[in-house]
Amino acid sequence: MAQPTILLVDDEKEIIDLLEIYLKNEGYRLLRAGNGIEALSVLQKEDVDLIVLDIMMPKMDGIEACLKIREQKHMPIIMLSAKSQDMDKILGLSTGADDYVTKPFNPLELVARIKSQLRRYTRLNVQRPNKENELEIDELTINTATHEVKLDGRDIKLTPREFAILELLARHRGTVWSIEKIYEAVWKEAYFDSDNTVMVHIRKIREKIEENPRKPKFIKTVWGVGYKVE
Amino acid sequence: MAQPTILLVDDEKEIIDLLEIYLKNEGYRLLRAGNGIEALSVLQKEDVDLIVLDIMMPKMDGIEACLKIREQKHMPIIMLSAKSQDMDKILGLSTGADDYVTKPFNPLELVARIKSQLRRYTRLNVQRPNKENELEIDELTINTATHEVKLDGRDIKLTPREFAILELLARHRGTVWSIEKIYEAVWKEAYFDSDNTVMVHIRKIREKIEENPRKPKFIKTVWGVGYKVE
DNA sequence: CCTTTCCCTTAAGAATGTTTTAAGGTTTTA
DNA sequence: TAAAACCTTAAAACATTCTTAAGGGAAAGG
Repeated sequence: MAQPTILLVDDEKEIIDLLEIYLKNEGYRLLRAGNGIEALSVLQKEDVDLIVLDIMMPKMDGIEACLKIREQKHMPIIMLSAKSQDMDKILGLSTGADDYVTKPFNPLELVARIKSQLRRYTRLNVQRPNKENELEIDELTINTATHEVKLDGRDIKLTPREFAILELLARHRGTVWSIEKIYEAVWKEAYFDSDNTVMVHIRKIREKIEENPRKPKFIKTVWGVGYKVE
Repeated sequence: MAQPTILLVDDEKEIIDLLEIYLKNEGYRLLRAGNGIEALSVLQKEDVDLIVLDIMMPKMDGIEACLKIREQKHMPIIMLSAKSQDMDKILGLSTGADDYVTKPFNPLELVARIKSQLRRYTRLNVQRPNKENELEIDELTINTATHEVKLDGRDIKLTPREFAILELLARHRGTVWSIEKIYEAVWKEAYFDSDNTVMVHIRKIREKIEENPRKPKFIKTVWGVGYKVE
């Protein structure tokens, strides 16, 4: 990441202008958007490394925008907000924001947070997605647009559910997903206990992508917690 | 923060000596450094709550030091300076100092500023209980999101109960937890005496994270009371 | 519209990992 | 030096995860 790209999303021009001064100074490339819809369209076209998102925006609310972004891409999101109550909401609803700063804020504090998030993400994502819609995990390539999965260049055929689970875990590399969370994210319905369908799917995926399903390299189980892709 | 720790950074010994008298009197724990490089090395080792930093120092300039500190850690910085022009610099764009005082200064004024900064920061920190979900204790890192524990970068595998106990103690650094309290917090049920299961778990954790479980560095035994992480 | 194929779910036993129990040992305190 | 508090160990009990196979259902193909 020679020159990381940061997308600033805020409807108040003054705030973006102020941040631009500080961030340009740090050598970042900057993109701007006035609302969530604009932000999403910028993300379609550009390769962005981190997003600073204001929670109070017209058209699409910041929280909603955050969720949409999280669905598509894996990158650090730092939220801005005037009210500290909003922050409870962010934390409570678990929107997927990685950090937040309350207004009025010290621009340098935000710069520090940005640096810290970028450090953290490069550490987690040693191999970052090179193309839009592609997730790479070592020699495994997941194309979210074409639903193709390749291992060492060879085609792997996954069923829709299998693909959805793998994509979910790959998008959020490093975080552990419980069986319940996986079920709800993929099936989009409430999970009832004592149902090992997720487990069976995990097993099927492992059969297809792991050399030795008993010693999985891609999908690891975290005992008593869930599964993750490192 | 029972006894906040303050790091004084100045190349003029007399000034530090003077400040020490006033600040000790207020019940602060004091650390000193003669320049920015020293200051950074102290920060590596010690848990510091606030820094008083002179802008005119040999080796590493105060402003530079301030930026470096900001990169690494998040704590209040109060700058000292002889020249009022320096202050324009500090305020203008810069360093992320939270407050400043020009020399010659009234020590009592500095004390007041320190108090005010500590108040402000503890308030901010309450709102942000676990930034990034990471707890750090020296070279031990506990990530509550990924359920990962790292010691010197190496992965440590803890079982769910072990993790819960360590997290509990690490979250409340310095406070002693009785076996009964630990049991109730982790198991979420009433504790019946004459049951050494918590003890066995503590032992297992120590086996995994301590160099010498008999001389534990992280989880200390407080005789007749319980356990704590310092 | 019927057949075939593929996908999803269920269930039960096996394998693996974790927690508790209990007995004996060690350290600290008085 | 005795009593109390804490530590250690290993095996039994318990839980979770894995694996397999079979049946039902949906989509694709004739």
